[in-house]
Amino acid sequence: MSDCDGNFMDDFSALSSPRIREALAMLDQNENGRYPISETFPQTNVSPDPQSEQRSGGLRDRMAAKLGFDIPPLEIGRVSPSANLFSNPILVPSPILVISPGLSLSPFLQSPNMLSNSSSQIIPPCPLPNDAPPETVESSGDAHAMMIISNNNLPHQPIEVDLPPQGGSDDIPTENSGAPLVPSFDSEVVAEADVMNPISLESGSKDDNKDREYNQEEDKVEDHNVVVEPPSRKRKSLVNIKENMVSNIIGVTRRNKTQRVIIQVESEEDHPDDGFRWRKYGQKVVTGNANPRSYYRCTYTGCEVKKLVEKNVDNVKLVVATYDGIHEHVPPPERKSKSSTKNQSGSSISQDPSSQTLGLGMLPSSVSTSQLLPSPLAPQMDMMQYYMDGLSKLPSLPVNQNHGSVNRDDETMTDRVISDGTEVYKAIRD
DNA sequence: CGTATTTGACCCGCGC
DNA sequence: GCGCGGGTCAAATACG
Repeated sequence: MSDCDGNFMDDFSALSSPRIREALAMLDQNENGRYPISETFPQTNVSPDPQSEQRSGGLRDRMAAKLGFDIPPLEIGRVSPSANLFSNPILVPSPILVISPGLSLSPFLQSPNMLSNSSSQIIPPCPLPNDAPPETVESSGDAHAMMIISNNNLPHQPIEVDLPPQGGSDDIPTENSGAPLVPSFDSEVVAEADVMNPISLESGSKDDNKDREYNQEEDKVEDHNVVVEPPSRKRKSLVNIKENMVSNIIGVTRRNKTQRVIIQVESEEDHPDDGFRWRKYGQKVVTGNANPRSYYRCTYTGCEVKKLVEKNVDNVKLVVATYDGIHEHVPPPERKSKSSTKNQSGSSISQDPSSQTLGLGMLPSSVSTSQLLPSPLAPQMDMMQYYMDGLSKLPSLPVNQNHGSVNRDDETMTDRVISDGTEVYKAIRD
């Protein structure tokens, strides 16, 4: 990629649709040269704001007129429960991004480009100070997922979105390249449960207290979009995710230089499809959850991404999937195999957008998402790309693009804050 | 027959 | 140092 060599627009033009580019251009105009998304809208509280909605509506209309298609209203109604997340002192209000049904989440999982790569573009090639607070990206939605992206223990690192690339670190950092990687990514595993459900924190616990202290301290230096990752060394079970919490969560954390994405999806299936092929290599019942946790490994050659899937202890319809690592490849094409015929049983392959799947990476790179999704969702899909593009300020979109480029830059990820749709709308509006 | 799943055993890190 | 629990391995089994 060319994140750091200044070829943003090259990638952009190659990977983005005109509409998306146009929308991004609008964002650019809005940003006043700085952080159009995250910086412009530090307020991440997702509680419905009538005025905001009204303004957003107007904006939506304008955007619709501008882009030439109807922009569906953001679905934030069900996000409200997640407000608990942000009311918890441990967490700072974070943006919520609604991912509507049918929207592909593969950008987050597949890629380097959507997450890690985005970071590579916004992170100065030089090592960042380790005193930046973790950042969190969260999205929640009526449909499927809420996302949390955080830097474990990383102090706030001002993401210079518009910072001119330096050193051409866009190159995939490899051991040979010696490209500077984001430091301190060997931070401990984040306590996902803490991130995802602060309510579940058990007060009185020594660890929790420590975590809370840590978080509070970190909160002092960050004003938004931050979830302070407690320095927990041991991964905590997700079983504490309560039903009254956000129903859909994606968390992205870092674990020893790998990215961890946590998704909670409402699904009847034990193993919601995400477009990638997985091979189950283990299953275990973990404490606190009668539902066994399944361990999957990406079957793609060379891909070491792992996936843990378990059902919410309180609501079996909620499936929590933890992706450990980032796919360095595009989702495999649909197979005419048994896997593809086992959709109803929760197999790893499902290309049916209407099925209860995450729809992760299911979209052929050469096909517009609009073509694959039910029409009502098509605009949302485009908007998803739009959001993601605007949010990450990425010139490239790994998903639905046929470049098939591989970005192995897991370590350059910044876990950049991604604003929720509301914030994006605000950004657009402004 | 090839591939995927199951499942008990084992390893290892963490907390006490 | 020990026990617990999470994660992984690998042989057996199932399936198409």
